[in-house]
Amino acid sequence: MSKGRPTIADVATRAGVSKGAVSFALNGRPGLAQGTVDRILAAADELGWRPSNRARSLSVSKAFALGLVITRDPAVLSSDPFFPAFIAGVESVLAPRGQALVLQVVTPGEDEAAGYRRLAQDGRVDGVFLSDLRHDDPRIDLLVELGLPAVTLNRPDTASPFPAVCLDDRPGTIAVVEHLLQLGHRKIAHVAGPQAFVHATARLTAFTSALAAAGLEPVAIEASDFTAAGGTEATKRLLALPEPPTAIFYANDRMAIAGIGAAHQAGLTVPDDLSVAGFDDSELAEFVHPGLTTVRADPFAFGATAATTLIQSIDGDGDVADVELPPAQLVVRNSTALLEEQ
Amino acid sequence: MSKGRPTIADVATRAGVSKGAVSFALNGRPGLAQGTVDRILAAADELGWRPSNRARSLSVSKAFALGLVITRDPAVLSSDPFFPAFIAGVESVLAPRGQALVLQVVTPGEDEAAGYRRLAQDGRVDGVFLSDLRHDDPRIDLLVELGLPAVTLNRPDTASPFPAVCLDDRPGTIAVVEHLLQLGHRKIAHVAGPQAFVHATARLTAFTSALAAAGLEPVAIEASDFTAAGGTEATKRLLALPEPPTAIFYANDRMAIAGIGAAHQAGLTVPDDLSVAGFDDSELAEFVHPGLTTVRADPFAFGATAATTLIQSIDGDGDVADVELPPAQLVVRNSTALLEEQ
DNA sequence: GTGTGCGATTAAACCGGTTTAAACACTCAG
DNA sequence: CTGAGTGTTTAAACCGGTTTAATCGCACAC
Repeated sequence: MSKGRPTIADVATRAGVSKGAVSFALNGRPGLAQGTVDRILAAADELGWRPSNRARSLSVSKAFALGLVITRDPAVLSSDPFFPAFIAGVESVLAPRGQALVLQVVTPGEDEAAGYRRLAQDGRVDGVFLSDLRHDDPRIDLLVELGLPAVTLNRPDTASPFPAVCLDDRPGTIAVVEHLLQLGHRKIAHVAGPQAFVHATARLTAFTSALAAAGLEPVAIEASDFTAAGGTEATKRLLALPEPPTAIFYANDRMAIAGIGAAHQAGLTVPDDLSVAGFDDSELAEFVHPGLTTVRADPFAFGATAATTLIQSIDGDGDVADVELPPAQLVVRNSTALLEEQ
Repeated sequence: MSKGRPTIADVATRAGVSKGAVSFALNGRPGLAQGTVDRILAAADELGWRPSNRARSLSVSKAFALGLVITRDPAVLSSDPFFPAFIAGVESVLAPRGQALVLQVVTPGEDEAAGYRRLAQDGRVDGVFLSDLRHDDPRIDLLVELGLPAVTLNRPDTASPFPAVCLDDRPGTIAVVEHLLQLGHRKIAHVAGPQAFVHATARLTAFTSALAAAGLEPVAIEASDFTAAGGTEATKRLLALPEPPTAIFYANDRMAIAGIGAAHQAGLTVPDDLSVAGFDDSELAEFVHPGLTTVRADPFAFGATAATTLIQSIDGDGDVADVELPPAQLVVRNSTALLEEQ
């Protein structure tokens, strides 16, 4: 009778061999006669047997799963274009390998370390993605202490035992600045993300150095937080300046789109009175009015690459090399225009 | 010496009892003397012992995890405001209970059923969330066949063995229509989502019946796909109509925001020439220009409720009752205005 | 004819918990 | 003094795989 799922023992009796032989055949271990292997595989097939992940997990001490801890306010997370695509990219690598992705969302106020601790102590995952990397990120030491393999998204500033998968934000940022300069803008401001994040500072420093290369200084730098509300506030402050910018480069699209709204609210027209550029090329960038000039990264590829790198670093013995992804590309739309002489 | 993590055997020898006793003490089983329980718990504490999830999973045949399969194109998923907040809500329930969330992203073209099959056959999860519920959703039969508990997000039209957690879209939709009517609009169109989804048809039918209650008919219904690109296209078609609408209700914010862009592109001003309303109250809705009138749901609460319901249905013996969430609320902003007489 | 070597196979231990049935200690009634 | 009854505790089986050490069969050399 069908007494639940078939086990390895069922396959063994059916094929007339021992449990161990079935295990060998399944895992392609040498030492079995080809005929026996075929017979076992056939028996397994007929029974529709698939090895139990739980049993395998216990005996080989692996979870066959990777973990992602997202430290983000739910409301803010909702409109983050990065993670969903990143996760899809991770999945594209994990699914064919029979691995799973375990997610953990932590609200910024809570104990972020607890998230990683739980993942590690429960043995839920074999490794984790370290996203939203910060300067002197305390999570690196934490993971070392927990003995949990990891891959960092972007390169930490201190030496790290983990491989890094990097997407250089500088070329895209520089392209934006050069684009604005070509349009005649000289008074350019930047609305930055929280400087604790390495990608936020990367964009900021690339911005200032690109301006410096043209012998210019930023008219203003507004510290913000990557949210639409933050973008609105920062924009208001910039427009209230005695000498307001003629162009603003935002560290992400959300702030940029909110910035366009704030500019309109202030009676300005984009791009006639103010040029605006963002970063991410999120879905809406193309469809808002005016179409947003921005920088297109590839979070899907980011996720896929990070997953393969992490798996290598878990399975492989030797050290895994860092990976550099192709840089993000400038996408010019209608939110940036020639500076009109006044 | 520290030979890896302590096991239940270590705790047992330390407390001077058997493995079984430790297990009893941990799980609060009756039959142990109080003193013994205290001694065991103390020993466990000193050793910093936490029971291995893997071992527990194997012996009790539970995964202590729930699954979510998202069938969505990565590019589209990126700007979906629902899932991130929903997931955060799920986590808020799972984390304190020591449960985990296993995610699976399936590209629409791929075999969606395979996603659920893998989750079930690998024994990764104890139950799944059935999101983006469709009419005559084939996944219900699939899950029955797989013997995997589930909770449906929204109520299926055919009888289902699974509890449903529902968020009624009709009150919010009706509120939008009444709001537009009060503003004097009579020529109102709807840009709908794919009618395979129950929430898409719910919004559409509520829209038409609310109009019918006022003795009106929709000036047009445009079938679309919840994407910004789709919203743009639908809007263009509506504005090209011989008798174009004076107000458009979109089935989600993304299409609405794209619709505002398309209207501007066509030389119209929102809300002067065209009123626009969306659905979701995504983060950007408040900050685009003009601020988007929309309907605010609470995906975080949705996730939290769905998780508790699913856990109940897994643990509990009896049937679990369906849950009805408080309906979404109309949020009036500046994208809707009094119809100007021409 | 015996020993050696090798490929194929298996029995049994192991991973770290849970659970069942049996054993144990102790009290109290007959 | 015996036996039943009660409250504690434990030994051992079990979950379903992997892995190691031992065994088996057989050809071959000496």
